[in-house]
Amino acid sequence: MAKKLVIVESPAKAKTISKYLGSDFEVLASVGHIRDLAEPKELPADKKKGPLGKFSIDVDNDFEPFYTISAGKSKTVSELKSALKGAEELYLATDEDREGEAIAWHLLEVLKPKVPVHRMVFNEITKDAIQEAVSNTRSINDNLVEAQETRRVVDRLVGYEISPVLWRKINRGLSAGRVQSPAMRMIVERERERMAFTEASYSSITAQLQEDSVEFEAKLSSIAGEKLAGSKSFDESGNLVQKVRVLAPAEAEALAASLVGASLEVMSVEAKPTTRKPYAPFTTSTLQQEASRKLGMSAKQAMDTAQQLYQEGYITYMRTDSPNLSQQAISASISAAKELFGADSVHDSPRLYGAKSKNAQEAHEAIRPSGESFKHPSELASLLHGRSLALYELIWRRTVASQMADAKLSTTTAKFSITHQGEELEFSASGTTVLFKGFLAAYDETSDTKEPEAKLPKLDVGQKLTAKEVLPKNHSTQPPARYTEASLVKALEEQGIGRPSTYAAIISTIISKGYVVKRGNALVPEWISFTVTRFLEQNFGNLVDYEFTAKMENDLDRIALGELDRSGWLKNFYFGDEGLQAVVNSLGESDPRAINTFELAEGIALRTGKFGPYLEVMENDERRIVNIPEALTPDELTLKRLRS
DNA sequence: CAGTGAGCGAGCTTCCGCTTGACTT
Repeated sequence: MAKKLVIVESPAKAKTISKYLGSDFEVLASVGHIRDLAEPKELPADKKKGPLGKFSIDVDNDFEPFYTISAGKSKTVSELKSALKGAEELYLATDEDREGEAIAWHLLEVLKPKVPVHRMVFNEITKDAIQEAVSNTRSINDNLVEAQETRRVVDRLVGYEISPVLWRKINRGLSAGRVQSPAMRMIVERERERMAFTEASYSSITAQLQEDSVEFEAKLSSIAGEKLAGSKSFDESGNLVQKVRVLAPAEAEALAASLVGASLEVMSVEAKPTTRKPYAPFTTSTLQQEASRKLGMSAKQAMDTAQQLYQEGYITYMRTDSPNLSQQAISASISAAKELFGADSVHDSPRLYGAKSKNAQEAHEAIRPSGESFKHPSELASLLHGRSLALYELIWRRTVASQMADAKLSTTTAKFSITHQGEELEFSASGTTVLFKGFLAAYDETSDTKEPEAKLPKLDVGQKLTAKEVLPKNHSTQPPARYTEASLVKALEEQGIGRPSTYAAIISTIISKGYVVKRGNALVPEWISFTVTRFLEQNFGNLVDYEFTAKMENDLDRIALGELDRSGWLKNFYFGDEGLQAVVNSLGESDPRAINTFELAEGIALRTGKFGPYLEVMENDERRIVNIPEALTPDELTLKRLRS
């Protein structure tokens, strides 16, 4: 009979840990949070009318929260309660981060244990680490719990204070939040840049050369000492930002034609050695990015597939912000690399990686194959298939590569010259060769890009080559690309907005609220998000500021250290002179027409009314209403406008 | 008398982060 009850967050983790602890211990899972702020509409009738009614937080009484057992969690809670009845000790082994500490505290509050309680923490799941953790327990860190509660309260205050403002001023059902609103704003800002972008055109000339049966291309780089324009020569308004020569299409065509059969002399050949380091092992964010780039998976698909691999015991936990590997994982990577790629493929000392995100909490390891020695993907070919196998292999490769040697490359640049029609023309060609593969043997970044890296033949200064073919090409500068799921997750992580468990959910939120649509891989803002973003920028600049979360995190850290007081901080945030409540109260009457109107161009305004978007066009002092299909997106409308 | 309309009150929408498994497509 088990005498000691251990509670962790994840059932899969419970199963593993149970093996390491023996029959004295019963290991159960809380399955995430068990309690949360009540929904105001579900408050008991007497509380609904009182100060709790708006937020389930008593803002006048030190922001005292009103918690309830989360929907669907009463069964888990009663199972935990009955397990506790037979136990002599309780170990709270939730994750060692802010949320985990809070879960432990909520468990205490709900279970009210009468036996000794220990807070047990570990950040890798190995027999040694677990046994060490069970004999080195501490007590709950109340400051850390307060920091979590502050985070939770801020999110409720922001979301439930500002969303109703949007209902009143713009349209029913809209939402705003600390995380979703900056995410939406990023997408809107990118679209604004695209709408304002003016393309510039320029032409280039490429000569096809051959030596030693190696064909390669050389590009015209300058004419009479003047450099030719490239994509970086123009700004977003299409203006030149460098002193360069811009070839017009006709000019390029004539010049190219006259160069066919010309003889180019090699002026210089320079080889530059470069090294490349392997990438850090996967975190949630980088896994989502690479699963998208290499396997074409959405953030949700990547997470669902990883979850399945985790639950079946193939990989470690998939929601993590730490790229750190345990000692055991480092050894496993090194031995896999040595066995498959040779002893010299391994870096001479273990490589350590630190989190790059400023708000990382690092409660878990990096995402890697589980176990003390990694199963090669081919061993799992009969057990896994399709997406699962592909994702496992990606994780396996990334992990093994992270302990391998730098790749050594050499980039050779050759310059050619010719005097043509009285002017000195310079061409240049470059090629890269891999001198030593190193980690590239396991994780080749370039293998999936379409064009293989160009190679150059051996060339000597003074040597002359004949241009067999000379081709002109017209180019135009491109507006900044729209965010994809993967690039948005990357940007959010860089700003410290959102957490590994929510990256995929943030995207679903702004899509399901109708703010953003996915077209192919691109995230495209709907008109309503222009309106909402502009409104938030004007009235709640603080909230949509990308720095907001980072600043909040800073203060939460100080609360966790006991340097700052929870209720004082919240009081200032909500009741301060420039606090949330003051801002909302000072909004006053605003012209709903103005808020809903987005000036597209002189005399053409877009309005996002309750019945969908439409255009108001002023023609000869007459107002004309033009309905537009809701599916239409900003850039399409711009094009359409130009056509009509 | 029947139809209209002003005025009022009630109910609905909403946040982020931690988990999995039960749903539907």
